[in-house]
Amino acid sequence: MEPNNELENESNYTASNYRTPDGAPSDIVIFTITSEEKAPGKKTMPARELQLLLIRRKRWPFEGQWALPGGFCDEDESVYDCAKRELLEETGVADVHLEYFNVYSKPKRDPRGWIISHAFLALVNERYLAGRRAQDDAADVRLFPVSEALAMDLAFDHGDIVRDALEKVRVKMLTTTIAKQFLPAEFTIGELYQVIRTVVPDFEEPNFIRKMTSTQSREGILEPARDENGALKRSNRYSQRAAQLYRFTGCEPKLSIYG
Amino acid sequence: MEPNNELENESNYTASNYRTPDGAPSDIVIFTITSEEKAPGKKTMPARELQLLLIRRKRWPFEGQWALPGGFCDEDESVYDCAKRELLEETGVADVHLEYFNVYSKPKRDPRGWIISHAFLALVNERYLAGRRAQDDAADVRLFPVSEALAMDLAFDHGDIVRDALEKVRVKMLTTTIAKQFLPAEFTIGELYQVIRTVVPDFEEPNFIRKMTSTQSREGILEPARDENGALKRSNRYSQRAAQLYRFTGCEPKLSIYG
DNA sequence: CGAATAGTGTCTGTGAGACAGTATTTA
DNA sequence: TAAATACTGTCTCACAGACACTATTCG
Repeated sequence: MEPNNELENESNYTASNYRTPDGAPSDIVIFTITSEEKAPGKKTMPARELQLLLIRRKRWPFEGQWALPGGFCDEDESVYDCAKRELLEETGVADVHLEYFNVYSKPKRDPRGWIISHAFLALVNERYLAGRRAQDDAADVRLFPVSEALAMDLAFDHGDIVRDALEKVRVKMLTTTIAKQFLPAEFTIGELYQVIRTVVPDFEEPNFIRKMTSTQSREGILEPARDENGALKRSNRYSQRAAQLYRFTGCEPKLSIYG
Repeated sequence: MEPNNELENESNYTASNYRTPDGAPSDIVIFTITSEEKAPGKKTMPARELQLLLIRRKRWPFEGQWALPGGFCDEDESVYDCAKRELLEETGVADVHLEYFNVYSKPKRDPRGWIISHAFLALVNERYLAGRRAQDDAADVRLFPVSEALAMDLAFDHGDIVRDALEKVRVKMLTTTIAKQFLPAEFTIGELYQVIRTVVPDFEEPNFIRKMTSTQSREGILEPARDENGALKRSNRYSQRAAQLYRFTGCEPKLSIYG
């Protein structure tokens, strides 16, 4: 358990003679779903796309290459707090879904030395990134469609991190209610379906409405939205015929392969 | 992204003036299921219990207290390789299920300094720990029932780590086929049920046999064991009436809350 | 009217769940 | 023969899946 015998007791604990890490950054894969009106002015469902935020490095190593936002951890903060701080600094947003998912510690992964990186994924509703988008292509901070990001040659092992993050968010999209991160508090079944499909293109459920609305089959994940008088709330922001609005109930189902 | 401006380019990269971590250990929560014959000589199902392995610390800090096995990572290995190495050193076993699950980085969690710990969980079949058990209570390495371990005052934040690991292994027990780590290659439905219940006491399925054997309902997670001639294999090691043996097929089901 | 989205009617099959009953071997 | 484990028969109900059909509003 001990790195050396110098650490045998408190009195002779000075500094380790052993090699210690040169840094422990938190890196963040920030996902968002952009939506764009296909036919402006017409009531039609928007085109949605899963995007992630990258920054262009200003310094050695990998100067000029795109990388994940992130930064080094301080002694007086946890890696989670570090990620939260960096997220605020990079994107100006707080109070978004932020979740640790893996550590990257392969030797020589960083030419600056022995650096162990902690990877987080953040799910940010596009409305929080509104200001950011204006800068667009010219800037050193920019959103990329995931398909595009996967094909890029990113700094460090950030390509691996992005792939792992994508895999993770796809699994969680189907097994938890994180879809809510990309939706308003009240939404239609059609919107929910579109969001799921944006993240997990393989997810195909004809009759999705039927399944989500049939009695207690979905174990009460969703509930119809109602106004103060208890009347059902409907919306026609994306459709001709008004659609029932739903909200997540807050209960997370427990999944099992055995029953 | 940079900790300081000293790192601006390769030529003037020497050593950081900034504080860097004092160590990055891997700690391992080693679970096993012990089984003990209730009535020796009688053909009856054994009593099973979920246990985990702890070591008693020989040095400051937390001298004399029980802690998770683990050790400091070297620069030329990943945290996973470090965990694997420590697992071999502590228990003498290799080729067991070993899985990273979380990082612990709360400031001041370790009185020796700024130490970020990477926690793994290992699932070890009790037959691999056979030698270890002989030493038993007197030794500095010993198995504890999880209920007992949870009530102990462990070194560092290892109590938190154990709780998180238990939560994790319970979820995975129901959503993946890791039950196979605690079972022989061929087993009866009764054994499988017992193993699941040992890890997740809340799991109650009267009619478990029915569910697991009814047509393709379990999507082919299990298949009946057959000998060279294709005849079904049965066992009566734990029962009077011989029971059908099964094996995991290797296919992991994909779960979804949406359909 | 046609396009676009939202839903419903209806049928078929199959699994979940309950629970009592039967089967096989051992002490 | 009683105990212990391993199944099986049978019934009911609900949902999954398919797919065509209706509903509502916009341009």
